[in-house]
Amino acid sequence: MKKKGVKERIIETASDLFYNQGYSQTGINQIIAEAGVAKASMYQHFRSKEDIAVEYLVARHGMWMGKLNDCVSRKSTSKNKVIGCFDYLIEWLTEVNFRGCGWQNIITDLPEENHKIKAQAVYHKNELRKWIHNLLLQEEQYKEEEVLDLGDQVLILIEGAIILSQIQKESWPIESAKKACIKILT
Amino acid sequence: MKKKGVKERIIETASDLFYNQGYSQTGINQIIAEAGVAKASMYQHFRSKEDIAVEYLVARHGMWMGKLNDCVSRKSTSKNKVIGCFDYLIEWLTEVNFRGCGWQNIITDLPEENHKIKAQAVYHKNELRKWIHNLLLQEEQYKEEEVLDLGDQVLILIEGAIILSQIQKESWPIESAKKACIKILT
Amino acid sequence: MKKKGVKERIIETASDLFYNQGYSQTGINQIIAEAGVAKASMYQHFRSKEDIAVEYLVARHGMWMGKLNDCVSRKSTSKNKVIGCFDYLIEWLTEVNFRGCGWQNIITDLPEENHKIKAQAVYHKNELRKWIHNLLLQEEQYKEEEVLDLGDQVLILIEGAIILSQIQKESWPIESAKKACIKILT
Amino acid sequence: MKKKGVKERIIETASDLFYNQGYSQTGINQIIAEAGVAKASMYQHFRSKEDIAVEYLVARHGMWMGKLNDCVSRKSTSKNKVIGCFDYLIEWLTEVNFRGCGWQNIITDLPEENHKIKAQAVYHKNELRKWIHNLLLQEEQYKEEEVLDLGDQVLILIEGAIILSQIQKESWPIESAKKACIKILT
DNA sequence: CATGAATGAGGCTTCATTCAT
DNA sequence: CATGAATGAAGCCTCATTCAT
Repeated sequence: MKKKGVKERIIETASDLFYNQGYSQTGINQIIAEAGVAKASMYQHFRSKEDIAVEYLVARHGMWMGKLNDCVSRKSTSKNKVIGCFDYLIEWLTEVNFRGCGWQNIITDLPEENHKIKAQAVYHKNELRKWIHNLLLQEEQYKEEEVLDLGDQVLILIEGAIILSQIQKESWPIESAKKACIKILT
Repeated sequence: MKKKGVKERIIETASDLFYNQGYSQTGINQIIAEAGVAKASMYQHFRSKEDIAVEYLVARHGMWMGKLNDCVSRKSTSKNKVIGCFDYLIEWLTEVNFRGCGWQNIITDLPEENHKIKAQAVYHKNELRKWIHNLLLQEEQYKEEEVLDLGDQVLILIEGAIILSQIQKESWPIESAKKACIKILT
Repeated sequence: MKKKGVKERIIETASDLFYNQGYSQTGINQIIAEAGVAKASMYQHFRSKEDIAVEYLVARHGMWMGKLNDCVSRKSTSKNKVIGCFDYLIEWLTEVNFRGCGWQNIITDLPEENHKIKAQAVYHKNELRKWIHNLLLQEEQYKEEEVLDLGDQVLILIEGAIILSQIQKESWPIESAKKACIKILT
Repeated sequence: MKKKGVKERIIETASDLFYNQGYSQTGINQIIAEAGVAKASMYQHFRSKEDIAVEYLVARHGMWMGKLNDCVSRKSTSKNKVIGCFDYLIEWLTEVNFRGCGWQNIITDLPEENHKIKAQAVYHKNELRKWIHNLLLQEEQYKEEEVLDLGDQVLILIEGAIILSQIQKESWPIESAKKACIKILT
């Protein structure tokens, strides 16, 4: 059994803190303290706090999309997979006590300079968008030209459900979004 | 000609700064400097930075709802007023360069402690929710029991459109949300 | 008897440290520790470390020129006052163990950005230059057009004597410079 | 074609950086990065940063004295060679944009501990002093007992011209020093 | 009711050096 | 002989808040 590497420990600790207490609210001192790492060791692996955030978001993207895929894989049709997104949201957000979306949270109250972080958020949302479009494209029910529109509308419902459930600390926005999604995809 | 009161000046300055450069990114020193107020004078009127934020949100609520009302007042039917919300979003968010929603922005990257701020966000979104419900209730087209559902779905589209247009720095999410809204309200 | 002000204490402490152990070698932490002041208190009075250095140099300029004037005031003629500069150098540099010139020392190994500090060094040397020129102008022995030249040559001897005695930690360069000065002014 | 040795590369890189951006302003990380050397490899060759500085000064001494000799070799008499020093100063300092003397720069803002560096500065200045004395000894014009005095005075003019031109970022101090030198050597 | 001075805690980042491989 | 990871100490600066006047 080998001890986990420093870099790994930093990302894990930072991920936990960034997501759960916020990026601005998390200082490097806390990160290195909880990761059990010297400050300069941390800066050997990451040029800046922003760079840690980028790796946090990259790792989170893989994990999040993976879980989403797992969750909807049980569904029969592509259309049901898309609708199943909202089941995933319920599952996930309930578990994290409606802490919201890591990407939304980190960009909303961020100084202008952090371009790399903002780019990650855009990347993540674009990937999710493509993922939805691809699923809908497989449905013979929809004409190709309307798939883009439909997908975007679903994406907006997802985003709205996440942020509203975070504000309300309740799950009804996700249920509502699911209903709207079903209506839209009919 | 009377000089504006200290409290008033602080709220105005802080509102501008909190919204445009972020709550975490705005320090008390900048607020008092730009407001032309002594530090202890400020603490005479506000117990803490959070308290300033609360009053900022209260003031913003009045202004925001007012502008929303103004914008949709031109529309003929209640249904069209609801759909007109998205015209307001376009107008507003384009003007502020897709800076997003003041309430969303301030709560997403905030630690759990700031109860007063979070309460304001809940309050604002509930008022908006009620506003939408009231409009839909006036439409004979909808049964009373479905109005709640419809309203919530519209609210989610609004929230999603705001946050997604903020991430993308583009207006298409608002256009998409409007289309979805029209479909849902049919 | 009143306690000395914070700003005063900072300048005094910093002056001592900047001169005796070097600007780059002196950290803010040492300054505030020895001055017995909180870090933020220091930054209330000085925007940056460079600003402290500027005030140190300003204060030093007054003190240094004052002592120079005192020292040469005993001399009879203007010419002898100029030559007397080197007696001042001996007196002063012996006392400070040949620590050299505060202005020379601070600019030689300085990052490019510190414009305000560099400006102070230029200012000080220009004032000294004017001071020498004025003395020489009072001597009927010299034609007006040669005074500038003579003065500059004396200034160079002063600068050379200071830096060389600092390197050698000995006083002979000052004695040599004095001899050269006498020769030049003949 | 053989790759340059590690030690050689470090000295060359460090020399460039130490002289052009300052000793305190140059970190080991920058040195090894620009030299393309691993950190521990560097510490295999040099016990400390100070040791690198020493070898930088040693190398610089050879180069500097060489160029000085080259420059004055064109002059006819020994006396003219000495005066020619100031032509060298002009040539050199203009080229380096009045960056001053490597030895002066490194010792002025240095704490008392760095004995090895200070010793190198003393060594360099003594060698230059001897070099001047030797030249003057070859001139029959001067009595042996006055050569020491004359040489020291020239040395002081050189030092003063260098530091003053560095402060002023102008060449007139060197011109003035040359005039003084000519007068002194008459 | 208003003020500027003072503060402890913490912000992010870099330093020169050593260690295990 | 070479390497990258790891470190403790220190770098300069800003935070929200309180206190004495």
